This record gives sequence, C-alpha cells and structure tokens, in this order.
Amino acid sequence: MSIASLACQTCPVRDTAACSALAEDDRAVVAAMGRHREFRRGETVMAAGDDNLACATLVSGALKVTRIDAEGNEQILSVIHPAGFVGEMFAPVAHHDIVALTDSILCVFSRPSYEQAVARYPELAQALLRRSSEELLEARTLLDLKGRRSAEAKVAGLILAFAKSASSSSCHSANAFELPLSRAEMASVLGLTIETVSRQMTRLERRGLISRKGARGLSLRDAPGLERLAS
Amino acid sequence: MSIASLACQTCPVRDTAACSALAEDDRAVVAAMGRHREFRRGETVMAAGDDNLACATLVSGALKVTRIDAEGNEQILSVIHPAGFVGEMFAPVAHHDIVALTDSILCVFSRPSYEQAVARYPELAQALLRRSSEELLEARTLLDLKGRRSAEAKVAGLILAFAKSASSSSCHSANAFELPLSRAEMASVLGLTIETVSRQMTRLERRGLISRKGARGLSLRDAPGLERLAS
DNA sequence: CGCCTGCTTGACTCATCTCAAGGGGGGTGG
DNA sequence: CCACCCCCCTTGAGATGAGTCAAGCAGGCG
Repeated sequence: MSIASLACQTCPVRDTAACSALAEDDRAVVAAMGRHREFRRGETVMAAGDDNLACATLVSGALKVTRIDAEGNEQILSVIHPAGFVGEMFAPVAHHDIVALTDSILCVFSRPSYEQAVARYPELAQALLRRSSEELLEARTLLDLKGRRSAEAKVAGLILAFAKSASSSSCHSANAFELPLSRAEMASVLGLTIETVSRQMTRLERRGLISRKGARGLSLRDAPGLERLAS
Repeated sequence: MSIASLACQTCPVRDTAACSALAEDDRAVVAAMGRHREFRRGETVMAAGDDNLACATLVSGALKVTRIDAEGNEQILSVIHPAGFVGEMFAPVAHHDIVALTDSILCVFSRPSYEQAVARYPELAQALLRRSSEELLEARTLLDLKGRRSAEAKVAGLILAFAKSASSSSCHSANAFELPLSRAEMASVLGLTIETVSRQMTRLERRGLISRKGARGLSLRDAPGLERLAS
C-alpha cells in the first residue's frame, strides 16, 4: 500500500464518481482533503469492527465486501467497481471487511472531513444518494441470484451479470471477457461450493452455451439460452 | 385503497422518517406535495416495469419488495417497515414489485415534485442518503442470511433478526413477539421451501430453543443457543 | 357447522456437499 | 532454459440434507 496526493485532472473516474457532481472549484477543495492509496490484491482496506474513520472512492481495480462466519467461511456481499463508493457514513463501526480483489487504487477521505463536504455541497449528497441507490439495486440483484433454485440458474445468472458489467455500455453485454472472480469467490457469491460452480461451468460449456479459455477467459455462445437457464 | 391529505402533526413516523430532517416550515411545503394512500394486505403498491412516477414513505404497516421469476416463484428482496422509503429516485422504470404485507398507509409523492424537494432542501437529500445506507446494510444482512450453509442456520438467523426488529430499542431483542411473515414469506426470504422452514421451526422448538403459540407467536428460550446455530 | 387457508408431518427422490485424487498454468530457482 | 512447486481448477464416487409429493391438522370466517 502506498500513498500519494490527488491528481483529479487525470483521474480515470473523474466523470463518473460521486465527486464528478462538484463544480471544478469545489472539487479542488474536496480533493485537498483526500489522498490516493494503493492496495495489493488480498490487502484489507477496512476490517469489520474497526472504527469507521474513513471513506473512499475506488479509482481502479476491484474490491469485495465480505463477512466471515464462525467457521471461517467467507461470504461475499458485494463487489465494488471503479467509481464505487466505500465506507459507511452513518455507522460508528464498520460492519464488513473490505478487501482488494485485484491491485487497486482508492481515493481516501477521513470521515469527518467528508461529512463536512457532504454538508457543504448538497450536490455531493445527491450524488452519494444516487450511488447508494445503485448499490442497493445491485445488492438486490445478488439476493435474487442467490435465491435461484438450481445451481445451474445461479451460475448462468452470475455469468450474465459479469457480461453486463464487463461491457462499457450499461445496456449491452460483452460477449468475451475475463471472469473477475476466482471459482472460490464465485462460489461465495452464490452460496455454492467451488466444485459445484466448476461442474456447472463445465456443463454449460459442453452444452455449447459458453466457451472457456483457461480458467478465467469466457465467451458467450448462446446468451438467450443462458437467460433461459437463469430463469 | 383510499386517499387523504396529510396530517403531519399526528403522523406516527414524524420523528423518524426522512422528512423529519426538515424544519417545520419546510415540512409543510413538502407535505403539500404529498397524499396519504391506504393499501390492503396483498395490494400492489408499485409493479416492476411501471414508469417510476412516484415515491413514498411508509407510515404504518409493512411492505415487501419482490421479484417473480419465470416459473412464478416469488423472491422477497426486502421488507419495508414504517418510516422506510419506497421508490427508485434514479431509475426510469421500477425494477421490482412492491406489495403490502399487511394493511398499510403510505405518504406518496409524485417523483418530479419530490426531486424538486430534494434539490431544494439539502437536509432531505442527506436524510434519504442515511435511509438508503440503512437499506443497503439490511440488504447485505439478508444476503448473509441467505448464504448460510444449512436451513437450520438460516431459520435461526431469521428468527433472531425478527427478534431484533420487534424490539423497540435498536440494541436489545424482544423475546416474545409475533412473526411478521407467513411461512411462505419466510421461505421466500431464505430461499427455502415452506416445508423446510416448518420442519426447522419444529426442530428448534423440540430442542428447547424457542417456543411457539399458534402459527405466528414466538418466544426465545435460548437466544445464545440460536446465535450459535445461526453461526 | 363446514369450508378454506395456512401450517405440519411423513416417505421418498435427487441435487448439492464432502472427501479425495488428478491436471494445468505461472512463477521461481537452479 | 528447464524443472519443480504451488495454487487453482477439474473430475469422480459416495453421503446427506433439502426438495417434492401427498396427506392430515388447526384456526378463522362465513
């Protein structure tokens, strides 16, 4: 993990993150409160139980929000993509662990200073509300996915969700992309075991619905068929 | 369903809903934009696919946010309690069905007028952000619950969640209360069948962890034991 | 009183988990 | 440059917990 000061001019998410709602001058004021921090794959950004002293925007990479149960099983509650917001503005203590899925860069703010910014710039509060609503919708999509009856439907649904988020446009799906999660992580998202996920992927490939290149490479061969399986 | 104009003075959620963030005068302005509407148990408040023309605060009763899959199975994605906010401020079309679980009263606003209010009163945007964050946390709690390995852990966890929300204080649990959901609804929340939920309840009772009075009455006999099972 | 709806219980089936072994690709060190 | 190792993924065989189908029960309402 390394630290650097902000360079909003070259920020890859300057037009999509919450701070994009700010006027140029205001953005400079807010930027002065924050710092860039870099995390390596597997590093913990925030741990459950920590005092909730910071919040952040993800600039590049990917994060997972997780909970570890008593037996040490990890549950993935959310995957955060660039421009996503991280941190709980209204909880004294963090509820979940947040871990880097890949090497990532965050734009980090101390919570008091960010709260001040939110109070001062109403458009920032609105932008955060928008992000929060999107997060909520995504959480409900995951809930839906996890509630599907068969493992087949879960895996097909997750693949389609990845295809949508892999595409730059929000309405189209990419049809060749890299899986952002390992088998273990996919299993954790869906509430299945690694083996079941692996078997379902093999089955989908054998039936000609997808094809694979290595462990992570994937292309959709029959998207409508997948939609049907995802039910 | 019936309609009436607002009487904020006597509103049971006047101190907890998003509008409680407003000053008295501002509240009156916002109140003039809204209307009370009453829904009977089972009535649909908003349907997936509808133009997203309204949003609302739940005054009394309870709502469920659901999705119906291709085979007609209903999944419950969220349960809304009084003071909860309903509606998607940033989506052109509703993503989910919202149905009254019990007879309910909502305070309904047209979306354009509410958007105007949010833009005009920054404290309203902040209050909505707070509500949205709470919703998100609750959705993740449900995700966690649904991901538990055994049916036993899921049911135990749901019972504990009910006990918490049945208590007036936010940190203590009630230890005798009425289940707010039917078996079918519990099954839908947990991704199980009615029969499995029923069997688990029976098992928990036989083992002395809970006791039941009729179909809905419940009291906790061994909360720590339940916590352990919920893993 | 009897129906209707929602809950419980039982017997059986089957999908998923568990346990165990076998590849494959990428990186490191010789 | 090659060989080895480690991690992750795949595959198989067998166990088991949840689903399915079917019947019976209880409470509320007409």
